[in-house]
Amino acid sequence: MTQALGMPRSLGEIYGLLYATPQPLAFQDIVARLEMSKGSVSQGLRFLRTVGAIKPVVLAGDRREFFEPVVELRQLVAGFLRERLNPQIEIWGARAKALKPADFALETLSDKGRGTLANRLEKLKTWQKRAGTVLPMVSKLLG
Amino acid sequence: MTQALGMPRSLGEIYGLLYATPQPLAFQDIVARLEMSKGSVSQGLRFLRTVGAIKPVVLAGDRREFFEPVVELRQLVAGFLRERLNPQIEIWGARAKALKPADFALETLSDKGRGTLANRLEKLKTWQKRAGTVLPMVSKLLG
DNA sequence: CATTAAGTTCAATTAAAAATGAACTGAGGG
DNA sequence: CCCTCAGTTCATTTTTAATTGAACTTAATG
Repeated sequence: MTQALGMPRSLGEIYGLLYATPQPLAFQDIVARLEMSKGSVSQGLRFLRTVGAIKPVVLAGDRREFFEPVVELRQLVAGFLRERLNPQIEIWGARAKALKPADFALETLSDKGRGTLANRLEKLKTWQKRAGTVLPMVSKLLG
Repeated sequence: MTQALGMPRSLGEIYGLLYATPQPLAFQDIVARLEMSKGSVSQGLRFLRTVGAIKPVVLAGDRREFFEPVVELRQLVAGFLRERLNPQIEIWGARAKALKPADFALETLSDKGRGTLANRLEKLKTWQKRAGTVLPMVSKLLG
């Protein structure tokens, strides 16, 4: 699944291990169990944390940090939308807004062509608005 | 956007060119305009077609096939969900169903651990069902 | 404070994905 | 029928992304 959404496989492996393990695991446990480099695990955990797919657990009397999976689908999806999709939509929307009809070679076009382009330019701008309202709804639908 | 969703940049370029051009374009137009190889354009167009992001247009008296963009966000999203996400969810769901408690080293676990695992295993199965009902709703929301 | 264990960073390497391009197929047109 | 044009296929190359690993921080411990 992570790969289908354009994220590294290692993320899926780490999350999967945490999911399949009833106790929280420490950094080193993951490195050992997945035979993965510390670097990958470090970056993987960081991303999973920012996305809200895992949560840190402190165990008394242990210096290490432990992790357990967030098992609510709603939160996983919300995190993905927030951290991955939304930023791109922002960028995309900003660019769409900056586009002016003059950015196209309008002089060379028929009236009909100009109309079509103007239409599409408008549509582009509504897309972003629509995304902005729909994405939060999706998160809620899964709650 | 296409890259954020784990698809090649070239797809975005082709769709973008079609979107920014009021007339339908032929295969060769795209190759020329994007300075892209025939191979890439061929594969790109094929994917965009299966996803329903473009539609073929036949112009009378011209042997070539022309394309124009599908500009309805709803259809674009629906196509992505159908062609990219759903297949993965199917696979994932099938695997989840095939998992048995015995696939985990249950003997080595406390009762609490066993309970947690059984819970998660159940949850995994509900995820797929939920996805199956929510994805179509998403498509409709955008309509 | 020195030491050691825990985790991070990032340049270099490796692996994966995408783009290329040449050889191929197949449909019209002459 | 043969030739040309339109597009496809796929092995190779190129590009991009992910992984590694060694050097570096940071913080707890004796």
